[in-house]
Amino acid sequence: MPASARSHMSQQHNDRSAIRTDVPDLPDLPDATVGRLPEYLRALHALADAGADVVSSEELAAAAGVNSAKLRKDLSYLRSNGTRGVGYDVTQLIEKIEHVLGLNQHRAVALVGVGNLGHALAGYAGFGSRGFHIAALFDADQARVGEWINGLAVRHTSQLAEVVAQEGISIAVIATPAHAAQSVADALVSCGVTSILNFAPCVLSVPENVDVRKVDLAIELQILSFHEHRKASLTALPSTLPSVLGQEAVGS
Amino acid sequence: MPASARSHMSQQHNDRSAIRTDVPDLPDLPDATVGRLPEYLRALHALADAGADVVSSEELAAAAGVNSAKLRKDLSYLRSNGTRGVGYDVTQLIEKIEHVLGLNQHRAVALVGVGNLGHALAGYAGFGSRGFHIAALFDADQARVGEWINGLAVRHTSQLAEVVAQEGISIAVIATPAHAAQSVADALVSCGVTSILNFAPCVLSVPENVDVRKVDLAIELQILSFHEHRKASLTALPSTLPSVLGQEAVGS
DNA sequence: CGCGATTTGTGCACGACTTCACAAGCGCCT
DNA sequence: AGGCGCTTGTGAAGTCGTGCACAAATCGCG
Repeated sequence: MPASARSHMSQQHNDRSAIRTDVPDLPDLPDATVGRLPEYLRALHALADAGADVVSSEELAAAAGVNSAKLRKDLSYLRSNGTRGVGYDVTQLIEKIEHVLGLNQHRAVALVGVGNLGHALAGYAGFGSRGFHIAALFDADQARVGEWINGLAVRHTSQLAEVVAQEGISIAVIATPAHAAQSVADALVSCGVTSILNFAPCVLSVPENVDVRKVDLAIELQILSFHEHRKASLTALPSTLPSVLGQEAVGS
Repeated sequence: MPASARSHMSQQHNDRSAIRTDVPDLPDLPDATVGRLPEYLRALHALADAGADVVSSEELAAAAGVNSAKLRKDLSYLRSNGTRGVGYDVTQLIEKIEHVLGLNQHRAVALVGVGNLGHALAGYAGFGSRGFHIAALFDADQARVGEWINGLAVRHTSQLAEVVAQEGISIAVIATPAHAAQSVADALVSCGVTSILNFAPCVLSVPENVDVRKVDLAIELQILSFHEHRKASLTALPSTLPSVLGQEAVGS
């Protein structure tokens, strides 16, 4: 849902003047599709670990929690090479998706703000296995600088430019308090960072060539709260209460 | 994006047979709107703290990072009472949104999985100020049981049913490893929990009356990686590089 | 008291995404 | 070789969401 994402797609409709990628010419994926590819990828890895060689769109869709038609359409954007009557080759599909997402190279990520949340993120093992590694930690608080987390030293934010350049970092995670987030973002942008994952509960202003995605825990809870509220209202006078009927997968 | 959310809306088109809420009859908000209300709320609180009494849709939209027409349309669903020529009354609007989201009552939340991430979430102060408080912590690991975090003791998951009933919990957060998430979800559901925020990288199967929202850090990064990949391809032969032109707010 | 400036609320058209339904293709079995 | 069952890939219809553009409403001021 990043509004920023739209800008890229809109400005090159169909002119294939700028094709000289190793990628066979990515055919302008819809935003919604890009948002689901990682989910497919995760499901595929799980299937591969379980020893599957091929999957049908039906199976994979179930594993990823989506409609199978949607899945097929999504994959068709990648010049998908499933074979009719059989399904998709798991390892081949994994490679294709990883390629499209640019996950071949392990991308270096900077993490700014080593508070409660930042600390946890720094220690999160899941990154490495999914195409990323945290290459540097920063904090504005001198008291935290020098601390070692998971084999990485916390540096002061004043060293940001230097380290980002040195490590070739283009993606950063902001896990600072809200009031510090904008200035951190500005600093990151001026260092050449072009993608930001923001955990601070605030809106960031960035140049249009920079992508921002936001994760706000309180917002997620508030959305759930709404549905909870709604459900509470409806159960006030239930005609037939369908307490525990069907187990049914719901998507992300 | 929660596929589960759709089910509620679809089954009551326009029959207002079941209106007896304290809410003047919530007029079936679109999903997309519900997803933005919390953002508006946060922006409004910020404005209120800054001493604003009224806001125009333009101002508030900017603060929330959205289009002003969209904002107005969203608010119109809430029987919005802005005054033309003036704007919206800040405190009044805050109360209305909080009411619609069901945030009047501080909702009790259970947190399952006190590992790296769970620990951070338990210590996150932002919840309390946003309408929630964590009422109980659980972990399956006996070694962690008994630990005190932020004034709350970690309990063993076997006590889940008991505590959830006692505290009147209907929302839970899953911060366990992926392999444990489904069984935790099952346990939560059978305790009566009807909303789950899932941080584990996996798809959960739940009955259709249960809402699940998912947050996956690796997925967010992979989406950014895609855009990064894309940008790298485009900058290969740039006509004019618009490095730092306009600062421009981008949305959630 | 009326006028102009301002801002909300919304009809409408457009675009994006989803879903259905089915033709096209592939492999297996006889 | 041919037919049959299965699964992909995709046209087309339907649904949802967005954003423009403007009428309606309110305030302040002369």
